Amino acid sequence: MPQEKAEFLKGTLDMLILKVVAGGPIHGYAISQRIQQISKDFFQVPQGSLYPALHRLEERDWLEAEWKDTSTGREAKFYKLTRKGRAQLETEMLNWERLSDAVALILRTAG
Amino acid sequence: MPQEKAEFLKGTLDMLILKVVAGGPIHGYAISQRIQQISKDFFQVPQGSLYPALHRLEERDWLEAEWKDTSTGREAKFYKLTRKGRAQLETEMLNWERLSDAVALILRTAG
DNA sequence: CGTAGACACCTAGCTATGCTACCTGTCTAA
DNA sequence: TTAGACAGGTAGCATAGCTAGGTGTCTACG
Repeated sequence: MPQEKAEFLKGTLDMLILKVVAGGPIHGYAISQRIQQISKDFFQVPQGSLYPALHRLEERDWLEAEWKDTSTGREAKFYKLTRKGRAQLETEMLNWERLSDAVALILRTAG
Repeated sequence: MPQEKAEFLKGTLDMLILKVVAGGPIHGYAISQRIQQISKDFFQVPQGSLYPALHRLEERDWLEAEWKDTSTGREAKFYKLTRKGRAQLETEMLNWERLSDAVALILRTAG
């Protein structure tokens, strides 16, 4: 049996997270819910993808974290975009546009 | 110095190859040229990505290979789609459509 | 009361992918 | 005769995303 893999988020996760965080400070768990909700359940970010992603984004100085209380009084790590992060988001969105255009071109033209 | 990576083809390579091969028997080197050409130079499939991809597609029985002469008389390995390969292409195209729709939704809605 | 399930965080370890950097050999054109 | 296109290939690396596990709190329900 070769391989039962999901692999939904093909290199788009970082961009999606950055985009959601661009909406204002938000904690990790809520980010994944928001991605799932907006995408109408297409994306279901597993926690094993989410948290490592958040950590690498933080390490690259694209996100900043701070522990704060949620509305329900519990503690959670709230992320916000850094200036570098905002620039990175711009770049990634542009790249994504170009990539999907190029793919669309091939899917329409080739074959 | 972190890392100077290119990473243009984010999980799309298999689909692009299948799509190009769907146009009729074609050899590896020509596949990469065709992808580059149709995408207006956006994609430049390195050989170190191309050949391993072809081999795994063949191993999954999505492609079939046969050595034949090119128009210039040289030998080359011509690939064509198997029935499974054609089905796989359908699936991947559908998935891609859904993926890019979901991403577009988030890029428009979030933030 | 106690327990299931949501909330919120995390890590280890695996696999697959795409990349750089190499290698072989032929043919054509400068 | 030599550079560069053509045509095939491999080794080894980094990374991303996944599964599967873990911690602990709070709420709701039987």
